[in-house]
Amino acid sequence: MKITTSPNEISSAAQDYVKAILALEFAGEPATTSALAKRMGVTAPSATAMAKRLAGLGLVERTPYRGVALTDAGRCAALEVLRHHRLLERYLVETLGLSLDEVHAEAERLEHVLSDELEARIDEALGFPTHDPHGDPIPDRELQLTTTPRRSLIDLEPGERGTIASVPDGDAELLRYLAGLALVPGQEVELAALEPFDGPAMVRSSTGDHAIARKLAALIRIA
Amino acid sequence: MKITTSPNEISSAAQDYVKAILALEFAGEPATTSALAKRMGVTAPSATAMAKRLAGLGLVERTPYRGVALTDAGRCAALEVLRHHRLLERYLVETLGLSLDEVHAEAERLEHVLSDELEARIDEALGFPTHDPHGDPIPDRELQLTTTPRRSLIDLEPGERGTIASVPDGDAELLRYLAGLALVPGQEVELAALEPFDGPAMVRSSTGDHAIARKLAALIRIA
DNA sequence: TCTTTGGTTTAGTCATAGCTAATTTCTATT
DNA sequence: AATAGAAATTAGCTATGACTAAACCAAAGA
Repeated sequence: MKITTSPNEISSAAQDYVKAILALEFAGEPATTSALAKRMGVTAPSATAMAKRLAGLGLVERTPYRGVALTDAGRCAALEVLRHHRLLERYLVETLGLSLDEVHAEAERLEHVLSDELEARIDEALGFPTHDPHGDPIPDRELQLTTTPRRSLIDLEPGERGTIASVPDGDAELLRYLAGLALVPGQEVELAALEPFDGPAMVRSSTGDHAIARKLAALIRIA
Repeated sequence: MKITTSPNEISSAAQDYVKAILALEFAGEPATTSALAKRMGVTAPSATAMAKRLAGLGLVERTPYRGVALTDAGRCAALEVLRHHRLLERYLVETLGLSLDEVHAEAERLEHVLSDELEARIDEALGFPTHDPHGDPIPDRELQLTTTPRRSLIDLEPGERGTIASVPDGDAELLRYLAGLALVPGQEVELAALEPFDGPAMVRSSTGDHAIARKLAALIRIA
């Protein structure tokens, strides 16, 4: 049975793994077996086995006991999946009005069965969008990913204002919480204060003042 | 790895099989091993194996050497897939302007990863459509399928006019041919004549007169 | 009734992708 | 330098779903 979709003929599972490896690279963490296993919700031996398969496909460079690194082909495959994911998120939000916390899970399943043709049609219909609804950049047709270096909300000077550029993707609970505080891309915010003794960040949004964890504030990017 | 999507937890492959069995039932053909194998593009032993699996899942009643028949559960599963397929076709045509010949293949892949939630959202966004772009009925939320008995184009009296209700789904080449003759759902047509000696059907559409095979005319339904 | 033949099923493989249990390797600490 | 503990790997199993080759039924014709 074929589950694959891209011309490259790489399985859904393999796509998910390269995506996870890319995410680890973005996070600056080494793509070790255990890190991969954790991200994929799989046991270590399963991750080892897949790492070997990916190496066999030429998608990663594998050093036993050392982890894996994406090859150019692997990075392309991962960026392709990322492009699918983010385009789909945008598409679902625009055409169905899905909320920020719902889109991720849907796109997660659709991303593997999106043909190049349909990808292009969606891209066009949306006017070649550059960012997904969470504010993350969408790789372009050439898989070029433009990552604008941005400050976190936590890096604002107390009293400084800014516009939210992005919020973290993937955690629906968290996104519902943030939406409840009007902390979503496009919204104006002010870092009112950083409470002392490692206290929370006081954030002023259109709905008032809110105390949120510093760690969370660090995940919110400012334009 | 999970490929399944519905709460029932039935695999993409199983979904495709029950869909094929339903199609055979609609066509009035018995769902024998070879018929199934042919429709699925698979060898007979593969079809036998899947028939057993489906029986194990309670989706079909299997009589060895006799073929299979859908149980109520199996029919529901199949109708659910059909609903996904036809809703998606409608969705893609409305939001992206895909053409009749393109949608089928896309929906074919997407139908297996559509969540109930997303299905409901699409249904709502489209205004609870009753028919897909080819004119085939979409099972409703209760999986009720309203099949209006319709005459074929071939059954019109020579000189009689009518509006095309549906054209066959699935064959992209054919659909491009029909679209080129303006023989698509909603279009007015007249059966100008049936050429003698088993000759073609002369069909008058908005683009003029066209000679098409009788077999093909029999597949075009009139409202 | 017997036999032929086509359709069906069994038997045995393969690939993917997951698992547990056992083993091996690396690393950090004594 | 030796060794304990964490991380990684191997070994061996499971399930799905496809395949070929071989065996087996069943409906029809002699």
